[in-house]
Parts: sequence; C-alpha cells; structure tokens
Amino acid sequence: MTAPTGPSARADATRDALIEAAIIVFARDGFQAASTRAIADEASTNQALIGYHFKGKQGLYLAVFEHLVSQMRARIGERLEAVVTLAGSLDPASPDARATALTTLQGFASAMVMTLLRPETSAWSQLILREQQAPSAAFDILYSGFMDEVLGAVTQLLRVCRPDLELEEARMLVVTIMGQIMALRVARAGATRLLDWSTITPERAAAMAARINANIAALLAGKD
Amino acid sequence: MTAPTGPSARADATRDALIEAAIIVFARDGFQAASTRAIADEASTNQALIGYHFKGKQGLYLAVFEHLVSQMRARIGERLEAVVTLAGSLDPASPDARATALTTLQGFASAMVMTLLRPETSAWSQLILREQQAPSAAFDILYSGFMDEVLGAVTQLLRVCRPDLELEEARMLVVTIMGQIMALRVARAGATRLLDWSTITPERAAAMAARINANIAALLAGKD
DNA sequence: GTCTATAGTCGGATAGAC
DNA sequence: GTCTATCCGACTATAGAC
Repeated sequence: MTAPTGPSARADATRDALIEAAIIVFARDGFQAASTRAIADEASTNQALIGYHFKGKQGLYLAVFEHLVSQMRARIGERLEAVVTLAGSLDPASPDARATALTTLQGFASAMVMTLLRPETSAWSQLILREQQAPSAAFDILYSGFMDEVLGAVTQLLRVCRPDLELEEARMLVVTIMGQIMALRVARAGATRLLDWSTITPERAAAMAARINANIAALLAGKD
Repeated sequence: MTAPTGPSARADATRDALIEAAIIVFARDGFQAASTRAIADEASTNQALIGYHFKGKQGLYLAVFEHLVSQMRARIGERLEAVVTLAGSLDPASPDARATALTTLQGFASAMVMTLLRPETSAWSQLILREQQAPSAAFDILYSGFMDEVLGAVTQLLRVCRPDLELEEARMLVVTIMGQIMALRVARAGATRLLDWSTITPERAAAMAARINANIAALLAGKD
C-alpha cells in the first residue's frame, strides 16, 4: 500500500482477471467440464497461476462464489436492508401497511426480474442454478451470504399482507412466487419457444415483470 | 422375432441397461463429466459396448432423451390427449366450462407436482433442466416430443378460463404457472432450506400441490 | 509473481480376439 | 455381441527457471 501501483497491484489484477474469467467458464461449462487452461486463456494469464493464487481449481470456484455474494450485496444490499427494516415496522392490522407491503414486494420482484433477464447476469444464474441442483460448499456461501436475507425479507413482507397464513404456508407461497420470477431464467429454452421469443428484449422483460406483479397482487389478496 | 429369446434379445437387454445407467450418470454428472466407463460400470457391461450400440457417448445421450420422451408419453400420454380434446370442446362463454377447465388444470398441475417430487424422477428433471440452460439437439427431441403438447394443452385450458387475455398474455401466465410447479425441483436446495425440510415427504408434496392449486384458482379468477 | 515444462491421471474411441 | 487391451488426446497440479 505504498503507492497507487503497490507491490501487490499486479497480483490483484491477476486474481480479479482469473475470477472474472472463471465466472464465464464455470457458468458455461460447469465445474468439471471447465478447464483451468480455458479459464487462464480467458483471463489472458497463465494456467499455473490458478494454483498459485487460489490453491487449485476448487479454490478458484469458491472464490468465484464469494465474489458473487459481495457483488450482489453491493448491488442490492442497501435496498435489501431498507426492506427488512420496513417489513419489521409494518403493522399487519393496518390496511395501509398491507398496501405498502404489496407495493414494496412488487417493486422488489420487478427489480429481480429485470436483473435476472439482463444478459450479463446470465452467468450468475447458471452458477447458482447448478449449485441448487447439486449443492457443494459454494451453496453455503450463497445461502448464508445472500439468499437467506432475501427470502427472509420477502417472507416478512408477505406475512404483512397475509397474516392469516401459518409461517410454513407463507414460506410455500414465497417459493411459488420466487418460482415465477425465476421461471424465464430456469426454463428459458422452453419458455422462449412457447412465447416465440427469439430474444428477450427489455420490453418483453417488462411485460413479464408486469405479469408477475399482477399475479402477486392476486395471490396476496386471496383468502387461501 | 422367432422366439421369446430371439437373436437380439441379449443385445436389447444391453442397450436398455446402458440407457438406464446413462440416465443416472448423465443426470448426476452432466454430459461432459459423465464418463463412459462410469456408465458401463453402472450398467454392469463393457465400456466398448457404448461405441458398438450407440456409436459413441453423444449417441447414447440422444438415445436417453428419446427414451425419456417415450416414457413420459407412456405415463401421461392418454391423459394429455384427453385434456387436449376436452379443451377444444369447451365454450369459454359458459361458466360451467370455465369451472371444468379450472378443475382439469388443477388436476393436471397436481399430477405434475407429485410426479416431479417423486424421488425416481429426479434424474429426469436434472437432464431436462440442463438442456433448458444449454439446449443441444436433445432439447428438440424433448420439446417436439412432449413439452410442446403439454404447454399447448395448458394454454388452451387457461384460455377457456381467461378469454380476456391475448394469446401472448396467456402464454406468459402459463410460464408463471409452470414456474411455480417447477420451483421446488429447480430451486430445491434453497426452497428446502427456507422451509426447513430435510426431506420432501408425500405430505409435504401434497401441501405444495394444494398451495399451487389455490394459486391457480386465484390467478384464473382475477381480472388481470 | 509469473512463466515454461512436465509428471501423472483419466477420458473416449477403437482394433482385434473370442 | 461382447470383451480386453491400447492409442492418443486433454486434463490438473507442480517443480523450477526467471
């Protein structure tokens, strides 16, 4: 830390380049199929440096997920905390509070849909989806670093609107709402084929977000 | 075909064993990470036979998806055709028809949820999910052999209940409904962690199916 | 810190015996 | 049809020069 270009500046640049490259290659090919050579090429560095900086392929993989969590927190951490404190202060008995919770939840859902459908987050989704299917140590990093809080915030908001539901019932409803948000990502090939969408334009993403917001309103108004 | 144990009986048994083994190993490890040796071991046969019967690893992979489609059609093909003809005969103007369509759709959704959450279909889901993320030639086999018809039937039923929606709007609603059905499979690790479910018992699967049916009723009753 | 070179492993495909 | 044996390519990890 003696100068802008300190002793470890180059090393940090190498680490960052490797992580960015690893996100792309791990997401595209999966952990096993991704080769350290392909990652090093993508990062324009040397294959041996993966061993030096991350102790091996597995270490780089975990570093990718730690990077992901910190990136996500940087993007929506503030908003997330605001939602959590808001949810805690709302009184389920008040109709006003229920309206506020619904609007907040819809805003949150829209933000997620638009983020998920942005092309540059495709790699993140793939990495997370793979971990959901076959959780490794990386899933713990994800869940305790990020998903935990998001799901908790959504559950809290939902319970303001639906105080009639038991906690487990509310959580199942959260799962179905999150399922709608993720559907276009997760079943992308099938969904775009059904919809006859060759690409997902911003307009189409907005239409999906609107559809989901209408669904949320219907689900949080109902009596069951 | 001269006798019960005809000339090719053993060959067929080998082919079948390899396909069953391949379903397990491809689902667990993905195409690239799955080794032909692991598949042959699982099938208790010889690695060289994959080349003989299927021309190679890729050929076996495609054979797996053809097998999957025929299995699915055997399981729900009849029901599917009944739904298609029913949907075609219903009059959107009649309240009775709308009630019938809703009930049929709910029955269909329940069957899907229960099927998806049965442990033995885990491998199928994994294979399909991988193809959704990175479609290969196998995805065409799946879509034109099966998904096409399922999505079409669901869309038809839905339009009976919601004649107010444009076709594309209706299809987006189909995507969000299918998303709910798949959520527990697709985001299994996150969902079971939120719900604090270490295993998905039949009771829990039924609870999810009930939740989804209530959601469908709410979504098909609404005005938007 | 970065690079080259290589050791050691494992994979898919296939030739040829039975 | 099935099996053994093997070729050849690709991979991770690491030793050692700079």
